Order: sequence, then structure tokens, then C-alpha cells
Amino acid sequence: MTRTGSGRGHTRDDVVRTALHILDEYGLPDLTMRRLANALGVQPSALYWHFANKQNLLAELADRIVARAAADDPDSSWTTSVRAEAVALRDALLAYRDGAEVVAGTLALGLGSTMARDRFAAAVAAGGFDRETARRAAMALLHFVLGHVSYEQQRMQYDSVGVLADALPVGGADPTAEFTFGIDLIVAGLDSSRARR
Amino acid sequence: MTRTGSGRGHTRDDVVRTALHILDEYGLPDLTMRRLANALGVQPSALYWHFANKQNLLAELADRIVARAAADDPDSSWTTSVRAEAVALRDALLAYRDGAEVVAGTLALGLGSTMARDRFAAAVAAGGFDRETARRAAMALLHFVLGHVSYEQQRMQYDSVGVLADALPVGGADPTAEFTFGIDLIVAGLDSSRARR
DNA sequence: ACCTGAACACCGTTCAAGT
DNA sequence: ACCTGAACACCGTTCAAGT
Repeated sequence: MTRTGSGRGHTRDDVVRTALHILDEYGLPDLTMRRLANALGVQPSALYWHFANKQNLLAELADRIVARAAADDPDSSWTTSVRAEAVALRDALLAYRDGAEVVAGTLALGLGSTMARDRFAAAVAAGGFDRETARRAAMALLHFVLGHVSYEQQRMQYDSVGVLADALPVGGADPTAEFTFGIDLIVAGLDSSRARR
Repeated sequence: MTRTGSGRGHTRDDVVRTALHILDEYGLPDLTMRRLANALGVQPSALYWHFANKQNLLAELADRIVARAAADDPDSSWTTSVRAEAVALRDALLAYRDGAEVVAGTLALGLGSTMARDRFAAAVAAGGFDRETARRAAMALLHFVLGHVSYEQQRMQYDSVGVLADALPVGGADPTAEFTFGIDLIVAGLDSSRARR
């Protein structure tokens, strides 16, 4: 599967694309180096020519997943553009099975997905906030988005396997509404801190 | 290690306490069933008499970690009590290595840590919000806290091993200030939605 | 430039059987 | 009530060597 380029062997890009395919089809727990090697028709050890370790591969996946997020609604108020950024990121994460967990898992390493934070920071900064405030707000938004979507995706998976704790219809039935609610809370918080200046 | 009760063998409680000790000492990746069995002087298979699987064990750990969070500042405004709840939860998560990840990982299952959400919901509800709003706000708070502290703890671990991406002093140097900032944002957002009614 | 073969040091879980 | 022994079906990673 996925042989590109003119040379004989696989490209780093081949590996990444096959990995993304496995991720989306079978989920993060099934994305093992051995399974990936198998899908490429190659020995597991071959993967270590392309990537130093699994963590680095996952960081690359995280970058590609986040890169798909495109909000771009210029000439709109900073609040609607922050909201648009959040929705676009959520959509990008939802586009791949376990997308949020992959991104969340590599965030702390500083390897993948600096992009998401930067986009949030830029959108907030357009509201006239200083750089430090924009950075902190971006992190808060990011933590909420990653937390929410991870939760959302874990639940999808769990109740497709039917393992959800019995007495728990507790979670609201409308994830999108809950997501919007959370984002609006943070945006409103920012806006009120702006008014107070 | 840790033998309690009158009978011959280990208690479920012994297992949990030993697991918590390994978690705190060596971190989540090193908390394996085999290592845990070893610490108890028992075969790995013996653990499956006490717990159906590892996931259930982790859920129990999550419950214990969260249970330590005690805010209890009665007769204070709902905003300060939400803040106190958040700080107490963060402290509880920080009390064990990888505490946030353990709790975050079992949250979606509905097994462990319903307690954290309920405490937040109660604190918010004291502000006179309807139940649905309180629930959603509680989830937003929870996602932020878990995301923030997971990030915080991952970074501690990573740069103790010296694997942090080189060009990345990007993260602010004061985690507590960033945490407070995020919580204040959400609380302010809630407060402004209250004023608008 | 890209991969094989073989090994090392691990995982979680099941299940019959023991005391 | 609590555990053993043995097995099953896996992991990520290293490293010399091959083409």
C-alpha cells in the first residue's frame, strides 16, 4: 500500500499516510509499529530508518491532522474568528479516529501541533490583547478543545463496543452544543476582561 | 509490601495502594500489571481475581486521586468557591505523578471520577444557574483542568528526561498563574452570562 | 537509500488447577 | 478466598548485515 516517488523503497510520506489510514480505520491502540510495517509490506525495523521512534511518528501525524484545520473568515470580529478557529480545529480532530488523543499526546513534547496554539493566539491577539494574555488564552482554548474532543471520541469508541458504565446517560446528548457552550464561555470571559480595561 | 486485613491473601485495597505507590514513584507507563504483581509478591494472573482488567484498576485509582480534593470553603460567593474547587482538584492531581492522565483516561468510561464533575456542578449551581448550564460549565472546567495539569505533568516528566524540543521555552514559566488565568476566564464567562439574564 | 533477520526485554489476559 | 503455572498473542527498539 502507498508506494510513491521514483525510487525503490518507501518514502517517509508513504509511512505517514499509511499510519494515518490505520489510525482512522482501527484507532490509536491498533496503530502499532508492527501493524504499520505489515501494511507497508516491510519489517518493523525498517520503520526506524524513517523515524527515530514511535513518538516522532505520532508527532508528524498530529501535525498533519491539525494542518487540515482551516478557518479563514477574514474581516470578522475577533470573537467570531476565535469561535471559527475552535470549530475548525474540532472538525479537523474529528476527521480522524482518536485524532484528539494523538494531538494531545504530542502537545507537551513541543514537537507536533504548535500550529493550533498559534492560530488561537493570533485570533485572540486581533482583539487587542497583549501577547502574554493571547498566549494564555490560546492555551486555555486548546486545553478545552482537546479535552472535549478526546472525551467525545473516547465515548464514541466505548459505546460502539458497549462498555459504557450502565447508569450513565449523564452526558448531554448534543456534543456540538456542549462544545459551543464551552468556547463561548471562554470567549465571553476574555471579552469581559477587555471591557474592564 | 502492603498486607492488610486478617485473612491470608491480599485485599483489593492492598492492590490499589500498591498501585498508587508505583504510579507516584515511577509514573503511568511503568505501572504494569506484571510490575504491580511483582511488588505484591504475587503472579500477574492473581491480580485478575481482584480486578476484571487494568482499566477497572485505573478507574479505582482515579477515584482515590480525585477524592483527595477538598475545597470546602462554605459561606463564600459561588465564584470563589468554583475557583477553590478548581485549585483543590489541581492540587489533588498534582499529588500523584501522572495523576491527571489517569483521571482523564477514565473520565469517558463513566467509571471513575464522576465526583470531580459533580463538585464543579454544585459550585456553579450555587450561582443560580439551571442544571443543564451547571453541568456544561462543570464539563468545561473539568476539561480545562485535566488538559492543563496533564500538560503540566507531561512537561515535568519530559524535561526531567531532557527530551523537550530544543527551541521551546515557549510555554510560560508559571503554571499556577496560567492555570488561574484559565479558570478566571471561564468563571468570568459564566458571570457575564448571568448578568445578561 | 532503504531494508532484512534475529534478537532483547517486555506487555495484558485467560484458564485450569491448586490450597 | 486467593493464588500458581503455563500459555497465547502480542509490544517497541536495536543492530549488524545485506543490496
